[in-house]
Amino acid sequence: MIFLLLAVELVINLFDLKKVTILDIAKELNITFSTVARALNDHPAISAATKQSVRETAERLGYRPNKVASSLRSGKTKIIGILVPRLDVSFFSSVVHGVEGVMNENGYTILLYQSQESLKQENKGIETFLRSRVDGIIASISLETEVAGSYAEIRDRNIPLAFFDRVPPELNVPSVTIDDYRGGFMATEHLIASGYRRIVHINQYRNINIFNERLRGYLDALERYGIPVDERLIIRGDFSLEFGRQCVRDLLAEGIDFDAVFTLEDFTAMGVVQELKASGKRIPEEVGVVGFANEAFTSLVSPTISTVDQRTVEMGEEIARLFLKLLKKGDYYKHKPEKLVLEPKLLIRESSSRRHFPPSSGR
Amino acid sequence: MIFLLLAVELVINLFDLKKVTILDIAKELNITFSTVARALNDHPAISAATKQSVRETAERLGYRPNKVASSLRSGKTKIIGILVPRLDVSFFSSVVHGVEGVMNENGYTILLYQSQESLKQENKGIETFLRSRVDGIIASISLETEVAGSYAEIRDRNIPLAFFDRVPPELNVPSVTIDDYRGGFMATEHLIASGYRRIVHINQYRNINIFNERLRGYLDALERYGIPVDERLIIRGDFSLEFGRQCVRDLLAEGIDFDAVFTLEDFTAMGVVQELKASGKRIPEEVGVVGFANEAFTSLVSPTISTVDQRTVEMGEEIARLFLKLLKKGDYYKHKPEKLVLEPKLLIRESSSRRHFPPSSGR
DNA sequence: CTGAAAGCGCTAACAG
DNA sequence: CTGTTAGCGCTTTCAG
Repeated sequence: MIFLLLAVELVINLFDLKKVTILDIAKELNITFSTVARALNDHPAISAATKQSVRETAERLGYRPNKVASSLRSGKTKIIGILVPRLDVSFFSSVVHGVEGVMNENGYTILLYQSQESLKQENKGIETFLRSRVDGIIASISLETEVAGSYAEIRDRNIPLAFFDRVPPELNVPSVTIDDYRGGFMATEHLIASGYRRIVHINQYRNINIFNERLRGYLDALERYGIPVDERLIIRGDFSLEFGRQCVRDLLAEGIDFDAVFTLEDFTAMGVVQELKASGKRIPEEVGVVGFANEAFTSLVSPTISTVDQRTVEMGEEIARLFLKLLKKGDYYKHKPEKLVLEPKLLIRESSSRRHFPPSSGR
Repeated sequence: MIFLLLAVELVINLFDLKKVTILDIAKELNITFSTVARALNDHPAISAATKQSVRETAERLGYRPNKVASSLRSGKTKIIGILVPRLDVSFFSSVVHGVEGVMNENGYTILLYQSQESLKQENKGIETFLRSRVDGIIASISLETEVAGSYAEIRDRNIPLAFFDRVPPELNVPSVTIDDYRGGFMATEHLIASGYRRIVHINQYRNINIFNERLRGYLDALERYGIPVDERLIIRGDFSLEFGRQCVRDLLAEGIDFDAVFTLEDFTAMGVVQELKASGKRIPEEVGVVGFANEAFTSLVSPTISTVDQRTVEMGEEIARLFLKLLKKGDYYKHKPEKLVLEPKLLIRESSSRRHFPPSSGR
């Protein structure tokens, strides 16, 4: 008989495993479910004994608090939406890695969405986040996003919003970026200091703020050291390894004189290096190269490629921390938005390590 | 007067923007909220006219369906939990990229959790997913997970669960993996075919199935071609670039004869290449090298490194598709679990491209 | 074709 | 210290 009862209970348990609620715990202990709720939430006005027994039976019955229900009631989901262009780009996956780590320590979970660099997908992502009632949104805009349409609505709904790296221009919201201007300046200054004078800059054709800033840094560094700007040395295209190769081929074919190349990002720099090597140019003796992003391969290829590190994981951690501060305040849009700008790190490697010319000495 | 009314309405709208419900739409149209609900869900028994007007006022009022409420009621969240060791490893971020893409197309959103290779974090992630009432879980286990404890509970609760790449040994659940045995075999066979005979294999010390399989492939290839196994050529450690260098230093210091190295993964192979170059060994003439994973840098360094491609994005897409099939069935654990095994791709590059010795010709 | 009503599992105000 | 009660916003029967 006792065996039969046990067996029945076991079956019931297995069957109902996924629907154990605080009411079930309450019934077991002959108390009301609100007491159970309070005990589980460690409410101060509950006796230690009650808390203990509640926790035990919760454990025994395999109770899992239903976040959906508590979210509906409390209006807080403890979920943060993260919208990135794409996760198979190491820059973004590193940042998300950093964000998730910090958010997770603070009890938040990450809802992930990729815009695939498309404006339409981006808006779909925001719509999804809004419907999911996320407690906040962290985003980096797609290349297509020139005007931040859907983001305005997030602010109107008073949902915390912050950006990293790619920030929409007109929107006045918190953000974490690196100082792309400084990055461009440092890279160019370093090339000048190493004695290079005819410095090519490969940028891209879209009107993206961070990319324009790198260009501006390049231009200002030239000006600062009295080097004339030659428009033929400023090339715009769509960044890729192949485009880097193409640029070098074109420069050589057109007989344009140059002794260094500073590229928008590392894959382009890699293409430049490959094509220079193929053309018998010595790096860094004849041509210096500096990339941008500190992709893993830049320290492994030969010559190792000088580049500008964007401090990706830190960026993720900082945006998460900034965000947690935001969440504590009630009115996110009443305060002046905090804009954190990280200093990039210039990594000087073989591709630009020529003998030193002090910048002040001029030509 | 009319101006005042408009102003008041505007203020109210802005203020209530985030709390527009189906009830508000219903009031506007003098119908009941259940009609509104049906209209929004495109229920067949609602007139086209009603649907039209409901949709228009929904749009006008800035209505956003509350997924939290519908999830609570329907018991479905349309959210899939993804648990990966860490997102700053390109393998995992690529897979997640693939998964998100397919899931997103099918109306699911991704809740992301990183175990950071820790068993404790892994269990926290599962707990979070359970509490969030995700509709399913896709995971790749941490290196610490030798026994799949928490995963069993997921199955007991009849929540769809599937693994990719790192699959817990005892659990009989659906999975997508690549054929690591084949990968190990192909890499070794290729080295043998290229005339290498004293082939070192660098593996690692933990008892991880996929890594053991690569070793098994290595051993079987040797046996198949009648090459004796030399235990001194099988090295175990913790994989890293530095460990690869260390292994080569040790081999050379101990005067162990070898002419090729097949490593568990690419960073170790990179270390091997670096140290071989530093020791003046010619690659591939004196020593051949093959890695595993097809990291971006392997095709960019010199010599380019032969490796085994794991088809990461495909793996993500396949696991997502397999999962969608699972979700359609009611009883996920009644059927025999589908285990998809992808064929790895051997990529022969410079580091192992020596003159060809037909495998059958022997030594 | 539309309305009425119940309830998903929890939080929190109010009452003892 | 514990119980009562009223929803959160939606889905889904059951009636018309």
